[in-house]
Amino acid sequence: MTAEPEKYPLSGRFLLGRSRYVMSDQERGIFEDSIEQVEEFGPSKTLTSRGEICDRSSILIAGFAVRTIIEHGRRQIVGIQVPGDFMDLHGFALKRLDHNLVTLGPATVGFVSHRRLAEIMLSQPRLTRLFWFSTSLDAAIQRQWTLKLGQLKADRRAAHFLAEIWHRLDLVGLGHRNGFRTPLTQADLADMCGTTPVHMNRALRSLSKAGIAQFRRGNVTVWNRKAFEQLADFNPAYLYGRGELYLGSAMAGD
Amino acid sequence: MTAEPEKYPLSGRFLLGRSRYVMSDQERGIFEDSIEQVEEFGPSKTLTSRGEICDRSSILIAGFAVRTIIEHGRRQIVGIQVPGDFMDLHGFALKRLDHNLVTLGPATVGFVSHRRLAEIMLSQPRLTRLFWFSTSLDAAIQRQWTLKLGQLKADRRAAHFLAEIWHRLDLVGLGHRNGFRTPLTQADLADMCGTTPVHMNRALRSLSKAGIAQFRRGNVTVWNRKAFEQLADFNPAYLYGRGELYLGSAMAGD
DNA sequence: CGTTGAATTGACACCGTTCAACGACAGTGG
DNA sequence: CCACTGTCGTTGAACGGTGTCAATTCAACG
Repeated sequence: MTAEPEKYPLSGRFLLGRSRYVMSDQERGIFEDSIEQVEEFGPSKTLTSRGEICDRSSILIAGFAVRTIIEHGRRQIVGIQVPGDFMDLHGFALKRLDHNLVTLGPATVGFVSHRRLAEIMLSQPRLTRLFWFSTSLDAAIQRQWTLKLGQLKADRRAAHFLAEIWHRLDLVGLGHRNGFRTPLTQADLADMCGTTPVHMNRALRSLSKAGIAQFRRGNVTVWNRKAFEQLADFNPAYLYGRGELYLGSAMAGD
Repeated sequence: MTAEPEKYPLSGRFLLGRSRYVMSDQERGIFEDSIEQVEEFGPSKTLTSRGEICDRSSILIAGFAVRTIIEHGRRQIVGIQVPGDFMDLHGFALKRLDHNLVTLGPATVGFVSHRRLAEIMLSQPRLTRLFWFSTSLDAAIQRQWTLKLGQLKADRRAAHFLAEIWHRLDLVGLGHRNGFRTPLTQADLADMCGTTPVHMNRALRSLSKAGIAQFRRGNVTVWNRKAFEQLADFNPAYLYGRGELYLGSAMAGD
């Protein structure tokens, strides 16, 4: 395991495991220094609200957060963030976000002002490109969510989202062998999968009855990872770690 | 209507209607000159395949294209492109795409090499930011697809996607009063909505029986736009034209 | 006028929603 | 230590949305 998180406690997990774009020490140093403020939040703290003007972006240092959109009283989770995610970097370009950003459990968050990002854009083209890559990666994940919501039934959707979270934790050095722990509830999972808590409960039950995985108050235990990922139709390529879409560690300049 | 498309026949519709970032004449000129090659394609021409290394990005000048992902023989349409869309700009960062890019009907496409884009990144920070905005906008659209797939039933999903396409055509100056024309089939719509052609047929039938809109071989006629967009749960804010999320035409620098 | 792809229809099984109620568990304060 | 409390999870039954298979009609075009 790489030592980035120890050397750079705030930014060390950013793009970790995404070998496409390895960050130089100098770049990590610049990024680390750009994090002007760090705060700890409790559960369900809204970091950014839909429509609010934002003049800084936030990186998740520890914990989990979700992107939510609420319409007609119904909440949809359109994204989940794990440590190392530069969560609302796209706010730098969009200025107002179309969704909310909410902590799930307790979370530590670092902030970078858009003024600072604008400076980086002028002086650090390679770092800029890394940032751009990061938002493109988020978009690739979003496409995958679209795909899975379109194609899978509720039980396999749930398996997919859980498999993704697990893999993303792996990438940033936070994975465990037999599963992982999140502050997710079954109701949260339902809001990710676009189904109801009742049905999500039955879906999870079918996973455990099949001897594949168990979900208990946020504790995910996977008994058979292969069967689990197969059922989930999970292929990690879209996360752009090492794999099919991997290209090598050089900056593929052109 | 703005005259951009006449002055800049290749790039003139790029970000048109997105007043957040108005492009200067100089910037449009640079972009227009960067389009080194223009080609016309017939229907169902694959422009880029999943996993293929790409060293150029393509802008849609005329016609329609879709992003597709095929898994286990089933096709999901994860995005649709209208004229003016810089379709695989994210390929500049990702280098290999996780999806295919396919023309729908006949289409005219312009190509910009990644070498050229890398030069622009070094010399044109503002234009770079416009490009970044463009990919962030794609991501916002993708989030909306996630949302609607999660929350709506098939008939309303279809209405939403059609409402979106109509509005995007409006933004780039290609809208009509009572509807629009696309090369979409009911089967394509089904692949967007994550349902079957049979069910999509019934969903569209229910729209026309309700006196709201009609879909006939790609010809969309909307009898009651207000009822249509209400049924679709369509709020164009996420397209970042003028509206709730709009901020003004100045480059919000920081 | 026959061919082809697209759209349409019916019957039936299954997935998912809804409503309503109950059970399990962790944290709190007496 | 126990009772209380609220959140989370679990269950059943009725109903409506969606998938599937198979057959048919329709529109466009050479």
